[in-house]
Order: sequence, then structure tokens, then C-alpha cells
Amino acid sequence: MASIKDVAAQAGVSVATVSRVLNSHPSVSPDARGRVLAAVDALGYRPNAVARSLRTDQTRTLGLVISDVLNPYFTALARSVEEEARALGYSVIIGNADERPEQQDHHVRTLLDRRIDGLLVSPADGESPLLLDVARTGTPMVFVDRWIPGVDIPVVRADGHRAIQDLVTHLHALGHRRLAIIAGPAATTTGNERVEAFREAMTAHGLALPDAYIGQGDFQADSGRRVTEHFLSLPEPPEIVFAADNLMALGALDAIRARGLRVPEDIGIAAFDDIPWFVHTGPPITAIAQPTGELGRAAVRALIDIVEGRPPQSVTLPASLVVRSSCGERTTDSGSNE
Amino acid sequence: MASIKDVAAQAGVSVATVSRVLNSHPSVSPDARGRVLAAVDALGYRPNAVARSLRTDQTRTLGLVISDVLNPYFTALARSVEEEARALGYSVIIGNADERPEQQDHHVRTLLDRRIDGLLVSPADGESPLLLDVARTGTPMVFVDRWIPGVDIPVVRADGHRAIQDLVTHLHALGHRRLAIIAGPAATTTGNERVEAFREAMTAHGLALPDAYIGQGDFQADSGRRVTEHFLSLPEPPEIVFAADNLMALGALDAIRARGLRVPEDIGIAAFDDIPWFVHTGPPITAIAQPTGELGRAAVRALIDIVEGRPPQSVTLPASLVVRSSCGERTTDSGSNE
DNA sequence: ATCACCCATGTAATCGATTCCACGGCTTGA
DNA sequence: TCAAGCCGTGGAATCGATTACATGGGTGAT
Repeated sequence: MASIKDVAAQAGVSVATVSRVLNSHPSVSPDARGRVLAAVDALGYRPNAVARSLRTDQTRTLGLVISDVLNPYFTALARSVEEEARALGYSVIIGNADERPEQQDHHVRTLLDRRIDGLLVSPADGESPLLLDVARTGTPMVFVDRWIPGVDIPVVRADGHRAIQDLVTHLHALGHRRLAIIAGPAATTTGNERVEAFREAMTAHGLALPDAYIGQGDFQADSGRRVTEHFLSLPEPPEIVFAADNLMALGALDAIRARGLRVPEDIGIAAFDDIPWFVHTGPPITAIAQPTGELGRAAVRALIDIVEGRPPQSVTLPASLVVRSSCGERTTDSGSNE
Repeated sequence: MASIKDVAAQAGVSVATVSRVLNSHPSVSPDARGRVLAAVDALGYRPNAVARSLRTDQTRTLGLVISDVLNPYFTALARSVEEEARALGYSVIIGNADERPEQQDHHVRTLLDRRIDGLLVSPADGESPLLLDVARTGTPMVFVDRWIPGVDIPVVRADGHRAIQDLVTHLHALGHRRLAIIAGPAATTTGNERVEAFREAMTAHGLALPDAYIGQGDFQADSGRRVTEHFLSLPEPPEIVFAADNLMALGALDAIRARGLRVPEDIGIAAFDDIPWFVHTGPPITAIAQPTGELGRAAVRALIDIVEGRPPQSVTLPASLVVRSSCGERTTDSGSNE
């Protein structure tokens, strides 16, 4: 592969001049510029990003460590992150933590070793010492979706309080009283917040949220299945199961189906996160939609602000309730996607 | 961030010795090794991967350019690729082409600029001059899922012929005669193959595949919607719509629903690609499952074989029919996931 | 005409690693 | 006892870029 030296030789100039042309430095004669450009073309030369990064100490690359790529919510997030980054001249390296802290740390370390310019992370746990350390050393960093409390790092996320309140109001109006929740890991902020918001909303409607109606999940389908089976085997099963993410809702659906029960006649389902498939499940699922695309873009902008020395901004956007027919709504089902 | 020089100074040895310790070169005294290791620890030193890559001319990174991250099939593929690569000591940088050749080329170029050790690609079109060029220059490369004919590059893919044949037999047995297909882009191998296999299977059953029953899609949900609308407005609409990928099946479902029709009573649906959600759509969708995980792993192994100088191997694995109830099957629906 | 400055360019240092080569001290075999 | 070899080590070249500094010629002001 041709190097800058080859180009210099071919153009009959020094490597410095070639570099100047490539970086559009003003002080190059039109003649030299022309010869360099021709040589670049003739040799199909492309600058070696590795060498350039070593010298300039910047890679124009962002790292994104997400909790689970197979979760459509995170996939969508990753996609919007990559798009915005590309638009701003950065590349993105994605690391999939699979909800496992060790794997998260592995990726963080690898990304740091590659000297990425900044890190976008949605922490799998609430306590990563490594992440705390990275933050302390001053690596540009932004939390997306989930965050770690007590660290002075911008957070870009959706706030589900209002939407969850709307959901509970909606369910209450439909006559449901026994509402259960499949919670996310307590170690994640999103895991906690959604349970808390749910509990508050219930209280506001004078409803109790007994411990038996709080199932501990881990944002994976299997846990949704397991928790739902437990709910169903209770002497008095809930009327509605609210899953704190879309995968656990999938698991809940599995469990209900395995019992030969019907949604919403026998039991209702609602989910946090809205995905295109929720329109087509049997029945379409009432869900809380996050502005995923905007979250990804805002996160990238915040991170690049830090990288380029501007003051970053935390962003919180509202989530919103999308009513369909999985909770016994009478409507000839409807509900749109993002 | 501490460099090898800092470590050398702290340990009272030269950088050469530090490097030897780090690369477990045999010829280092236990004493020196101990001091170096202590210094590494004390400084929290991590070798700069950028510098190392520049010198060794290898990045231990693979590039993966896929057609569409939002497609669950490709997401699953990407995940298994990353896992296998990690297990073998490589990182993966994913580029999302979004089915757009220019964007694919952008990613290929960026990856090459970063001097990735090898490239895994599922070409968005059948003719990328850039890809051809890259192949010619000897960059280690393997095609996954889709490929470009006439290039001497290993291909790892699933063969759907048998499964499509099984599908048509299945549909024929259910009494369906008017079968339509939403094809993928003609520029992709998978796009073509699936139509061809479908046509062959129909012919084998003495059925015709009129042009009106071949809709041109692009593997995106919207095209599935559009094509299905067209099918439905035909004087004699098909009894079954077979979508060549899961997103177009989603679109088809949308279109059918928008018309107020029911599946499978009014029209049946089948899809290439199986995804967890197909179990829960209304009704569960009969689909053709690919061994996605194994495909990803095999592709990585083939690529690393090339990178490390071993002879690579093309791999073709069979896809298989998963019968559910979207085509009017009488069964009290069933069907498993991968 | 002279000085000062600017412009285009080249030389060389530098980034952080790896690795070839040289060197000194020891061991080993003759 | 001496040559040969090995072992642990350090010095320095190298990878491919960027960039500070030096240089020489040209231009404009006085």
C-alpha cells in the first residue's frame, strides 16, 4: 500500500508538501498541489489513519458500549449514533456488553487502548470501578439511556415518569387494579426508575404494589418468561403485566402462550420501549415509546462537544404512551410507530 | 497516559526490555521482568494499540460491513461475528450500509484506512467496483450471506433451496395455488436466489409464477408494504405472499392490516429469515430459519484463516422451514425459534 | 537600493511501540 | 586457558504520518 513517501517521490516534492496538500494547508503553490493530487490519484493513495492518529493523538473515532445489541431498542440507538457521528466526521466502534459487566469492561479497555476520542456508554451495572476510573482520568464520556449516579458526566436519556403515569391512569380507567411489573436489574438506573415511577403512579391512584407483583428481571427475554410464570402461578395473578423493556415483554408473551392463556382476555400486557413488531403481535401491544433517534443524536453531539472542547449538555427527553390493545382496550386496535 | 518510556524509567530498564516483557519474549531476567510488571501496575500502563499497529502492521481488528443493522437477521449475525472474533483475540468494527452502495463504500474505505486485518462483507449490490478492487489488492476478505459472483473470495452463507422447496410443498399441500413473492433487490445474490428457488419449486409442482406475482422489494419494510398493496389490488390477488426477508414480511403485514384483511383467512404470509417475534405475531408466521450463529462463526474463522495464512474454506449451511400458522395451517399453532 | 517580511518548500524531530544488532559477562567444551 | 556461544540488555532504526524550524527567493515599502 502506497505511503506518503511514494506520493512525494512520484510528485517530485517532499513529504511535508504532500501532507500540506492533504490537510489543505494554505501555503502550497498551485503547481505543487496539482502534482501531488495527480500522484495521489495515480497511486490510489489513502493516508494511513493509524500513523496519523499516532502523531495527532486523535482518532476521530467514538466508542459506544451498549448493554445488548440484540435488543431492538439499543440497535436503533446504535444506528442513530453512528449516523450522527458519521455526519460530524467521526466513526463509531460498537461494543456489546450483553448485560455482563466483565464484558463491558473488556470493551471499555479495548476502546481505550485504541485511543478513541470519546466514549458513549450505557452501563450494564451501577458500579463499574473501571468506568469511574475512566471518567476520573478525563476521557471524554457521556452516558446514554442508563447512567451511574454521583459521577459528573453528561447524561442523555428519556424520562419515563410521565408516560408510566399515563399508562397507569390508562389501565386504571380500563378497570384494572392488580398491576404487576417485571423490573429490570436494580443495578441499572432504568431498572430502578421504571419501578419507582410505576409504584408512585399506583400510589397516586390509591393502588398497592405488593412485593409479589414485582418480579426481578434482567432485561432479557428469559427473565420475562420466568417472572411471568411465577405471576401466573400466584393464587391471585395480576390482571396486567408491565414489562420494563421489550425483550422481557417477549418472554412474558411466551410464558402466557405456553400456559394456553390469551392476551388480553386472560391477562394484559404492556411494555416499556416500543418497537415496530409491537404493532403486529397478537394482540398489538400497548407500549411506552422513547425518542430513540433523537437520544442517539443528542448523545453524540454532547460527546463531541466535550471532545472538541465545548461545554456539553445533559439531555432528558420525554417518553410517551402508545395505546394499542393488549390491555383490554375496546378500540378496534390502533397505534402507530415512531 | 503513561507510555512505554515511563514504564522503562520507573522500572530502571530500557524500553526494549519493557517491550520484551510485554510480549513475553523469553530472554528477560526474572528480576527485570518483576520490576517491569511492578511498574506497569503502578502506572496503570496499557500499551498504545495505535503505535503498536503502526509498527507491526496489524491491528487485530476485523471489519464487518452489513447491509442493514436494523434487520434482526443481520444484528444476530453481527453479534455472533463479534463473539467468535473476540474469542480468537480480534475486535470487530461494524459498518452499516443501510442497503446503500455509497454508504457501503464509505465504510469499506474507512475500514481500509484504519488498516483492519480483514474484511467481512455482505454486499449491498452486486457490482461494487471498490470491493472488487479491494479483493484484487489482496486484502483478506470473506463474503457472508450475500456475495459477488465471479470473484475468488470465500463465501459463507445459507442455502435456502431445500427450505423453499419444502415451503412450496407445504403450501401446495394446504391447497394454495396462487403464490406470490416479494423479491429482494436483483443486485443481491440472496435476492435472486430466493426468487429462482421459489420459481423452480413452483414449476416442480406444476404451478406458474406469473410476473404479476413477483413484486420487486428492497429488503426494507416499506417495499414489502408497497408490493403487498399492489398484490391486494390485483383482480385475482394471491393466496399467499412470501416475503424474501423478515422486514418485508413486516411491511406485508402492515399493508394487509391497513386493508382490514385477516391473516391467514384472507391471505397467507410466509417469510425468509426467522426471528423471535414471528412466534408472537398475529398469527405466528411460517418462516425459513437460517443458522445465523453458525454462519457468523464460520465466516470469522474463514477470514482469520486467510489473515493468518491458512487456507480458508467457503461454507454453505442449509436453511430450514419452520411451520407456524400464517398460511392457514390447521394445527393449534406451534413452531420454535432457533 | 536596502530592509523586512512573506511564501513555498524542505529537513528533521516526533508520536509509542517493536525489533535488529551490538556488547559485555558467563558458561562450556576442547 | 582460550575460543565459541548464549543470555540479558540497551541503542537505534523503523512504521507513516504531522509540524516546528530553517532557508532562499520574491515583493513592497522607504
